[in-house]
This record gives sequence, structure tokens and C-alpha cells, in this order.
Amino acid sequence: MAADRYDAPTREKHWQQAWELKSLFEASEDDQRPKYYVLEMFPYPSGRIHMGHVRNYTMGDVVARYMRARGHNVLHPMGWDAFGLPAENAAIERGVHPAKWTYDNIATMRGQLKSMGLSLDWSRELATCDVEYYHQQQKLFLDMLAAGLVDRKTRKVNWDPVDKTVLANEQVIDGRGWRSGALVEQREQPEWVFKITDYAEDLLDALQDLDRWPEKVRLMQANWIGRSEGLIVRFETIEGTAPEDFATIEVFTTRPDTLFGAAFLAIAPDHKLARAIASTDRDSQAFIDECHHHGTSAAELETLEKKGFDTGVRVAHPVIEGAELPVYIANFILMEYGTGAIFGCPAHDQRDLEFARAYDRPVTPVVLPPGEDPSTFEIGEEAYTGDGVMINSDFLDGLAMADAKIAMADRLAARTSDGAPQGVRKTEFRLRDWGISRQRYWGCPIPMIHCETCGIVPVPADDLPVKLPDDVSFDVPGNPLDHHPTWKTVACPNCGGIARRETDTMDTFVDSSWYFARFCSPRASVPTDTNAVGYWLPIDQYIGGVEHAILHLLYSRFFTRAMHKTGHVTIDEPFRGLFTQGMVTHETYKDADGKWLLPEEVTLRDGKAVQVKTGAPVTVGAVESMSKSKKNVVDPDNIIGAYGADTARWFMLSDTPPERDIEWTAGGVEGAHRFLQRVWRLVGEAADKGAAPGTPAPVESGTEAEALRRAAHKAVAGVTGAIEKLRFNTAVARSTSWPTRSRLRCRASAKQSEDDLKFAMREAAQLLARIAAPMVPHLAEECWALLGNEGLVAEQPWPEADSALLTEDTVTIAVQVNGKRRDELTIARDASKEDIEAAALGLENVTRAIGGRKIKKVVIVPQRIVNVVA
RNA sequence: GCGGACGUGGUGGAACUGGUAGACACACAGGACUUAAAAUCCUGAGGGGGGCAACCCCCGUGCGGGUUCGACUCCCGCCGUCCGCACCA
Repeated sequence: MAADRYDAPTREKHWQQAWELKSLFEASEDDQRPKYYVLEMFPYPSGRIHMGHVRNYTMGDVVARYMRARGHNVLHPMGWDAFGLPAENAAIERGVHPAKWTYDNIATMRGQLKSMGLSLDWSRELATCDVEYYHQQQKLFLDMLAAGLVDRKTRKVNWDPVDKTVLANEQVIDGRGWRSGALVEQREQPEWVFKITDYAEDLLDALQDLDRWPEKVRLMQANWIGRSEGLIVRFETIEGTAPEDFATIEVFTTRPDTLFGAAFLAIAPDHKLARAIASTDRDSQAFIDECHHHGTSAAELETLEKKGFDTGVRVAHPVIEGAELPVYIANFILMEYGTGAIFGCPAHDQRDLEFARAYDRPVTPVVLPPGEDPSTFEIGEEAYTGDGVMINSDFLDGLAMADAKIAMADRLAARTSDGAPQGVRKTEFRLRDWGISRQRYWGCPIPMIHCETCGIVPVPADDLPVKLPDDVSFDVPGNPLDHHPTWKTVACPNCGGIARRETDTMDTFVDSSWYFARFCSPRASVPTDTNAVGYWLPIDQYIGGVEHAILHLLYSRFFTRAMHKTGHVTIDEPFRGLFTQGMVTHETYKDADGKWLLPEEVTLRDGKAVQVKTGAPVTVGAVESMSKSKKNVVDPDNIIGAYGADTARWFMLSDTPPERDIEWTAGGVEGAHRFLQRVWRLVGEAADKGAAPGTPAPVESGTEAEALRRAAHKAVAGVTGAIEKLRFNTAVARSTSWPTRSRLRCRASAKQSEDDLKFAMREAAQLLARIAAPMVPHLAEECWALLGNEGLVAEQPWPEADSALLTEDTVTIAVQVNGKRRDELTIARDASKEDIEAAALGLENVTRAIGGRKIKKVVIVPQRIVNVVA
């Protein structure tokens, strides 16, 4: 007889050791079973794991354990996204070396992850800051360079003039540097870029085939790539108003149909015309300077008040004889998109409208919404962006919008201006090339050398790796690699002269764009072992946060194509299945002074939230995603220490659909824990009172026993289906319902000592242990052992539900009268429509509801519903 | 600003391809056990109304329309909340 409580924290360690002893989770390509690669996005080693990790890795583990039980050769690795800014911040703030800080964090977090009982192949562990890893990454970079996938471009960065450093967008707060508080300046800087735009079309088209990706992620990526068909229109400048060499201004537009409504031209502050004007005009220079005193993030730029500067340049309207339009420099025009210049049509674009109102430009509607009268239609505060019929547009009048686009494009293509067609059809993409240069120490060095005589030359492959120097100082602002005394000095591989190493390091998105491929052969002396990647890739199921929906996933898709081109993999799409899980949220708490409080500092007394120590009142705030700044965090270690990993895992899977945000509550954790204890007691009872292991099924079962068997087999079918669809919350519900319901039956069986019931009881307990194993693996092992079974449940195949026990002979269906449910009907599953109709119309409640009216129609859907229309 | 999602009892949520809305749980209430409490076990319940009662009626999936024999589910228009926006990872 077992103790009366399951001591999870102690027993969990035992089972973890048992798995490790048998190396159950180490994968090899040398295996006859079908492969299955499941991966969760690897963590940044910030210090300790958080509940978001617990949720993410629990989900992945359920899939891994389930697929293993289904007879697959499962690869389920773990590593560390270990380069990045926080390590440098720690160095600046606390004087710890980034490497020490990072590896210490990894050690802590590895221990925490191990305590979760994840079925990971730890033999493949890697950290992106390992020299072995970034060495291979530098090789990939050189291969991509040779393949023409690397370029050098000028880009804008946030410059902190006090700290003399480039700031990340998150380090710019209200236009100021987070540390110095200085006003940020935009600065142009030459950078290394990956030519992702070469693949824009392909990355977009291939989304269609990613049918195991969430629709919303595909949509977001499609919008991000932003393919648009349009027209480059050449506007001729009016003589004498523009500087020399600016006979025309090129504008990209997707709305050539609205050209008759054009009220102005606007160019980006970095447009070459803007620069030319500013070189001789102080006012325009001042305006451009003002534009440069904002962060570079799109969100910031686009929420700015729209401002413009009239350059005095005038252009001729291309299709209205004699009409002229003013040219403004405007703060909301991006140089990166299209030609860096637009024509503004205020009536049909909201931004243009706001600009026109501010600068007193005419608003002429040219598209008439359906049902409006052309003589009275006016634009108020809102631009009209919908479809309609052209008005006020000369030769376009009366055409539909789509036809007008074509007509205008044809007209402009046929005209020449300055010796070239005035309009040229063009497909533009919003997607920009991927700038990977970072002026940081803690990243993968870009293996390039700047030589005064030979230009920029790659580091020869034999000289790799370019290692980060250990002896760096963070006392001086800026990039430590740049002011290291010796590191950057190197002999030019070409001429042998003194040259300078590239001091930029790579964006950490590069590291995470191929780690999944490296996991296939983590110790290979080349980036990827072709056998290994050929066997394991693509990833069958990738799981991670929706916040990575665009950048990480898109970069990885590009990088896989680049690795294909350079011969490192043979596929284009790395992630066959993708699942994005929601965040973990918690209530927030503040004391009387408005200071944030940790959940563990708060307790409920007489229904009121108070501080544990002082009893002082606490204000309970909104439920928000867990963040250190708001202190609404719960440390997984505390939960696992108090309740065990299975409780944390169970809670993370239950109730809330996996793609949605989950609210962590103390009550929920206790509920999960109580349930697991109940399962353990129930299985203990079944072990004591049920049939002995290996007892064959009795020939016949009584009603009680049959009901119990049905419940168990339905649970198996339900959990199987739910896990297949990654509906973990439903899987939990399916496994909780029958132990709850069967309690009495189990007890009854024990009392009556009948063989059929004893058998059913054992069968049910055995099945429960097996279907719960992916979700609560430790408890499942405990139950498996308690029931007297040999071996580990982790080695058991997934149970099959007996289909004979899944379907009932009779069904209960609802009977509606005029769409309202009036009664229900229990009838043979295969009853004919006639029988169902007769039975339904014979019901007293139905007759009453019909109330003597004439029956017009009876809708019968067998096994589902009857609807009498009267 | 642009793009994307989400909204169902007191709470988290379930509901297959349009077919009994509220499964399963949390919290709550009542009961059993206990000297007592905790734990455990049992029972109840969307809201409102009627009936001694088995039961019956009305309303109900953010709001307003529409399609349909039938709508949480499909369509149109609102409202609210959350996420991403290229140097956080």
C-alpha cells in the first residue's frame, strides 16, 4: 500500500534519472522508424526560465513524447540563443564579462529545464556564442558572399551622440537614448546586408504551400513582404524651379487611377532632390534636420504629426495640360520604399488628406462611391479608399477603378518625357534587404577585412574562426571591438599589408536562422552534415511565440534558401508545421505608493488583497503578460519545488487554448495539483482492487463494466485526436472527465468483486497512465509502476482505442420546432428518417409547441437533429 | 499610422464540415466524514419567470443588421481588448 500523498518533487527526480539511464531521448539517423523533428524556439539565456518557457517547452514535449509513442524516431533538441544586447548591458552595469554572464545563465537555466522532465536530446545542446557554432556561421557567411547573397548598403540607424553608440529601437524612448537621455539622431551608415529581396517573390508565393502554418502568420508575412503592382510616373519639373539635373521626379504609385486628384508631390527627407535643395537652402536643411531627430522605427515615424516643407519646386501635371503641383519634403515619406517620392491624392488617401488639410491643398474626389451623387459628393474628415466609378478625371470618367488604372498606365506608357516613357509598370515590394551589421561586441564577428589598397576582402576560410577577443573593456562608450588595442589590426590576405578587421558583428537573427539545421549534426566540422540534414529536415513541428511571426520565421525561410543555394541543405522551407502559442499573463499588484509588488508578496484576506508582511492594502491591476518591470512574474522553480513539474505542465496545458494567452493563477495551480493527486489515488485503488496485471478480458461484460470501458476508450480516442490537432486544453479535458465520472464505478466494482469490473478497472487505469504520459510524464511513470507493469511508460506504444467501444447503439438527438429546442429523442443510431420523424412528432412537448398549426416541413439530419417547421 | 488577431456564465474555457450553447475545470453554496479545521468524498447551479412536483415558458455567445428550417459558427457595419512594425529576443 502506497503512502496517501504522491510526493512529486522527489519522485520526479527518480524518473528523470530512469530516463537518462536508458538514454531514451537521444536520437540517431540510423533508425528504421519514420523520423519526426519537433522543435521549440530556443531560449535567450536571460538568467532564469520564465513561465513562457514552461508553456512553450511543455507543448513541444507533449508532441515529442506522443510522436515517440506513435513509433517515430523523434529529434527534440535544445540550445541557447546566446548572443545579444542584455549580456553587454550586464557587462556595463555590473562589470561581468558577457561570456561569463551568458554561460552562468545557461547553467542555471539548463538545470531548470531539466527539472521540467522534458524529453530532450541534451547530447545535441549548443549555444550560438560557442566558437564552434559561430565558426560555422562565418563559413556560411563567406559562402553566401561568394554566391552573391551579401551586399553592402547604407542604412539609417539611431545614433546616441552622448554615448557615441548605435541604439536599438527599444533603447530609444520618446526620441531619447535610454541611458544618456540625449536626443537621438538618425545617422547613415554602411552596413552588410543579406539580399533577402532577391527571394521576395518566392518567399511570398511559397506561403501558399505552408498549409500547416497558422493562417494569420502567413497573412502577416504576406503583408510584410508587401508585393504591390503599380506604376513609376515621371513628373517633369517646371523650368527654373528645380536644381540642375532634376528635370524629372520619379514617383511610385499603386493608384494611377487617382492621378487627376493629385494635389502635391512629397519626397523623403533623404531624397536626393531634398539634399540638393538643402545644400543651398538653410530653411529646408533645418526641416530635414528636424526629421532626423526622430527614431528610425516605422511605428514612431508613422504616428508623427504629418509635416512638410514646400521646396518651391513645381512639377507639371502629366495629364492635365498647364496644371502645376508643388513639391514638398515630408516627414512621413520613406526613402526605402518605392522611389522615395509620392504624389498625394488627398481625397483617396488618409495621410494625404491630413497633409492637404494642413497645407491648404485642394481635395478633389475622383472616385465616386456607389450610390453617391457626383454633384454633391464631398470628402470630409475621411478619405474614401474604396471602389467606385471615376469622376472629375477627363478620359477616365465613368470607368471602374480597375479599368482606370489600366487606362492611365497605358496612356502614360505611350507618352515620353525626357526621352523615356512617362509611366512604367513596376512591381514593388515592401520587404527591404536584411541589414545584419551591429556595432556590438557580443555577436558573431563578420569575417571581412578592410584593406586600403585591396578594398574589402573576405577572411580566407582557412583563417576562420575570427574569434571574439576575451579582453575587452566596456568602460568607454561604443563598440569594444572598435577600441580594442590589437584585435582589429590584421594582415591583408590579399597584399599582406596592414589592414583592419570588420568590427561589426552579426544580427542575432542570423544565429537563430539556422540553429535548427545545426541541431542535425551539432558537432560536424562543416556547417551541416548533408546526411543528417537530409534525414531530419524539414522540421515537422515548430512551436514558439507569435511575436516571432514575421522576422525570425521569415529570416529563417530566407536563410534556408540561401543554404540551399550554397549547398548546405536541399530544402527551401525549414518548418513544415508551425504553431504559435500565446503568452502567460498574471494580475498586477501595486502598493499604496504605486510600487509594483510580486504575486508572492500579496495575499487575500477577507476577500481583499493585502501585503503578506504588513497587511497593507494592495491595488489589484490589469491582467498583463508577465514582465519583470511590472513584477507580475512567478518563478517556475518555486512552482516545481512546491508542486512538482507535472503540476506546472498540467496547468499550462489545461483550460486555455494553446494559441491564446493564459492567465496564471494560484488557484489554478492548486486545482491542477489536486487533480493529479486524485489520479494517483484512483490508480492506487485500481492497482489494489482491480484485476492482476496480464489478466485477459472476460468474455462478457456487465453494464457497469462496459460503461467504464467505454469511458476509458473514449478518453483514449479523445486525447489522441486532441493531441494530433495540438488542442492540448481539450486533451486535458478529455483525460479529466472520465476519472471523475468513473470514480463511483471503480468503487462499485471493488465492492462487488466481479471479474468484468475488476478487469475494466485495471484497463482504465492502465490506459489513463499511458494517455497522460505525454502531458504529465513523471506521474504516468509512477502510476505505471504502481500498477505493477514492467519497464517505463515512456517506452510504451500509444494505445489504440477499441472502435467497438466508441459508438453507442442509440443516439440522443434534439427535436426543434421552428428552430427552438422542445424535446429530445433517444433512438437507434441507424433509425430511418421516417422512424425519426414519426417518433419526433409523437412527442408531447413537440405537439404542444406546434399548437395545432400546419406542419410545413420537417428537417431531419440523422444522428443530429430534427426541426419541425410549422 | 499600417498590419494581424481576439471577444461565450462569477472565472478559464468546450461545441466536429451551420445542427441540443455552457462539455471539462476553477471559484461558490449545501451535505458527508471530523471534537474542530485542513484534506477527501457527494450534490447543486447561465439569467429571469411560473408550478407542491416531475416539469414548463421567456431571454441569452461584445453591439446592430442580414442569409438560413436552424447561426458562437457564414456575410455587412460598429465597439472594445491585445500583439507586430525591420538594432529586444
